[in-house]
Amino acid sequence: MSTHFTPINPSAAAGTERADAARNRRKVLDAAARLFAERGVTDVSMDEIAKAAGVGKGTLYRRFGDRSGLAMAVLDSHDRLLQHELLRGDPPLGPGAPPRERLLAFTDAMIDHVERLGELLQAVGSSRYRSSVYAAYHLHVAILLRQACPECDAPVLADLILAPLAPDLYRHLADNRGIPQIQIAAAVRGVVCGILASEGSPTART
Amino acid sequence: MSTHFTPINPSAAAGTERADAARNRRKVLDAAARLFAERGVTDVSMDEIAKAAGVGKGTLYRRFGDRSGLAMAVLDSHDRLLQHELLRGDPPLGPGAPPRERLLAFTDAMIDHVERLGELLQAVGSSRYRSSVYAAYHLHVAILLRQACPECDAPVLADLILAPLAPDLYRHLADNRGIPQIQIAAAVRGVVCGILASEGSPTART
DNA sequence: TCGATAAACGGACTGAAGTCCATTTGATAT
DNA sequence: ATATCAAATGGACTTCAGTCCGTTTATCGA
Repeated sequence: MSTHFTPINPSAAAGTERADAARNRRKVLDAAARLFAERGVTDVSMDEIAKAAGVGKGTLYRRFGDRSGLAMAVLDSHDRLLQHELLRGDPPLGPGAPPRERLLAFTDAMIDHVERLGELLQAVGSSRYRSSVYAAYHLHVAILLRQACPECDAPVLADLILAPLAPDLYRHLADNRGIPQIQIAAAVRGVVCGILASEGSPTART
Repeated sequence: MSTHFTPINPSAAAGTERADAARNRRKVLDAAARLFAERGVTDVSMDEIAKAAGVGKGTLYRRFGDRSGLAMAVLDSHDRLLQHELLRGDPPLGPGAPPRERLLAFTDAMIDHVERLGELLQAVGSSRYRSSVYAAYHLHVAILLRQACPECDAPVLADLILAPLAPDLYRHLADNRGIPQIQIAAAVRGVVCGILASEGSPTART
């Protein structure tokens, strides 16, 4: 019943991280990124990553919680980049363009993101929904939706817009059904337009 | 290089299944359904199921391939029921109603389905997309879409309509965000209406 | 510089998923 | 009825994710 340490992620969040801890974090992230790139995410075991990083397995788990957490951490830099584009980049992705254009630019960008990083995103799995990264994308979409149609249920619609970009579905469409990225992007744009067009107008409220 | 047996599912598909095999299939399915119901899907191990069914682990895996396959098999009867409603049930779910009404009835029914069976569906995971069950739902939606808007990209839009009904997302909305089923259903209806309203009309073709 | 102490470390350990294969058994042909 | 053999069986075995805990070390106050 004592003052326990922060269990999962004591890390960079608070800025205070012991020097050795920070060093090991980097070693693990670098090793993981390299191995994932070399041999595919699914074919690398946690032991291998620990070994390659020159670190014990306990360290790896203390730092990242589980496999999903490690995958998220490896994705982090990519997500930051995209977030930066959304908040400070040029229109239509960044601020300045009308919300509708920004939403369409966002889905396109997100599809690119999934196309490039799908394997890693799949490794994250459903804990993604509880991540702050997902929350950030969700917030972005919800704000744009509210601007574009003040009447609509923005918080829930935001999730529904993000849903088609789920890595599992995307990989299925791309890999198993052979549908090209452009066609998927076009369909998603169609859905977004549909939502914007119908919400607030005299459509069915069965 | 000899004539190998059907690896995963030699089963009921071809109708020819040895008597003992059929008996064991039932024993396993019954035991699994019971244990899942009693203690929650995620808290039951494959060994326990095999033990409870009075069957070796090898048998269980030969029959169902993996955990995901077993979950699908347990879901099978529920899916058959829903499929039956779609094909032969009363309107608006079954034939007879206009496609738009049928689509809306379908998403409502599907949300019910996920609400009741979400835990099992989550155990199926992403192999669901490769299942014949998913293919059937997909076909149903695609056909209705084509009827409702001949111009639209029905095959892809069908996946996008099914996406918000992904069990992981639904459970997140319901459990973590506390959004009631009715609100989710309403939002999904909104999306479907949007798609039907915008496709074929002079909307953006960026 | 030197303890004191909370945090970090690493690797042995546990438990569950999925594979393998020597043995048994149900179906079919004679 | 019985021989034959593909199919089915079961449990030991392997692999991997994740936990536990005794040991080491960075930090900080004196």
